[in-house]
Amino acid sequence: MRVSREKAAANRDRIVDAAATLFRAKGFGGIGVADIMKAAALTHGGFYGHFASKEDLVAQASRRTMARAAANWEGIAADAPDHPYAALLRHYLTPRHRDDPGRGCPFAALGTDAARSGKVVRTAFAEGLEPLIAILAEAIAGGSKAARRRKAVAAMAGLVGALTLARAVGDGPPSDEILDAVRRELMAPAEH
Amino acid sequence: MRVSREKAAANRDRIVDAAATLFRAKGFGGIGVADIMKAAALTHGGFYGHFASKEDLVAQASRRTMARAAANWEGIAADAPDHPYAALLRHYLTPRHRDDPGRGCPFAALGTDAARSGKVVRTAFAEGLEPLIAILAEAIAGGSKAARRRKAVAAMAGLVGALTLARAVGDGPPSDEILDAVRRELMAPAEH
DNA sequence: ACTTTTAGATGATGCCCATCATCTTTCCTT
DNA sequence: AAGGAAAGATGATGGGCATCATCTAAAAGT
Repeated sequence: MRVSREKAAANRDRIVDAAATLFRAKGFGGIGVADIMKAAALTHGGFYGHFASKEDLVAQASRRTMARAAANWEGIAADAPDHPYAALLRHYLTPRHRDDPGRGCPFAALGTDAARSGKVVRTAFAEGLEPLIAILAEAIAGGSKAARRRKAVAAMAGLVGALTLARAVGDGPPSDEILDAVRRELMAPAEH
Repeated sequence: MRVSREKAAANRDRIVDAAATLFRAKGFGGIGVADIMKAAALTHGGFYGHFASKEDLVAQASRRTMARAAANWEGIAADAPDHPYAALLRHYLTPRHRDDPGRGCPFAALGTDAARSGKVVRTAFAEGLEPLIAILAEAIAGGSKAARRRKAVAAMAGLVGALTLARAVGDGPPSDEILDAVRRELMAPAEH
């Protein structure tokens, strides 16, 4: 059956949204086109009317996830104007974030998958990383612009690595220790 | 055809070695049993005489990779007795390491895959992480034991995150910047 | 209103994969 | 020396997957 232009666009949107969640939860290879379509309340047949290939969807979903993450970070920083850096770290390094990859940071959930993907996907990740680093650099107090950027890059790596390690070892005390340790260490220089 | 006990054990060893490399290069789901067996110069049929399942091999290969990494780190630290921490960082954060995941750190290559795996695999990763952190903590100069451990955990996260990000964005200048920034920032506290 | 277009459904197709049954050949034990 | 045991090869099996061809019915355009 056919559907209005707006409805079709909304359907495409739902597909990308479902994919954005499911990819983060299960990996690019861990979820199939049919399941993504089912999550968007459609059947698998219409997929190739919307996307050229699965990789196309992967790239689009990655871009959207990254844009959402940046918007989210902006909001968190704006909500804590006097300590945006600490607010970002606290928000990122939580058991809640660790235990819900489907709604979390795309780099922590899909970083290694992206590394094994084609250039389109890696470009999406590269372009999505830049704003996050910029937000972090903005949130960091003191120092030259270059120093703040360097600190932002290192903080980003620390955040992604912390979540990756915490998830790899599962939940429980050893996993919580990682989140705490990285938060405290990333904060430490700010206290000097 | 049958083969001597020693030869069979050697074959099993080669399977685990091949798997350790191929898994890191392509992910747990990115390589099949048949290809692993072929890389070990065998046919796929004998696989289930050696392993209960693919996940069983995943766990064994993960354990071996982790043990090798720890041994490697010990060696690097021992070779630079007066600056073991710097030596470890320098060794880890290289384009060479970034561009050859099959021979590199299992956490950077398989961290997110491990997070999506069963408990056996996550336990292997949890137990493999501990020695690496201990080596880092040992290599860090100054501070209380607790502070050194905390710094070690944060450094480990920074290393894994740096490689994850660097690989996700591909090679080239932006990727190199990540490696440099994290190295400099992780070294910085040592200069105080 | 009638025709054309097109979104989505149904249902192949062909490939890859994990797992297993069976067979062969050689080792190990007695 | 002989028979049992076991390692590895060969070759299914069954499921999942991406992709596509075809069909349908409703929306857009005239």
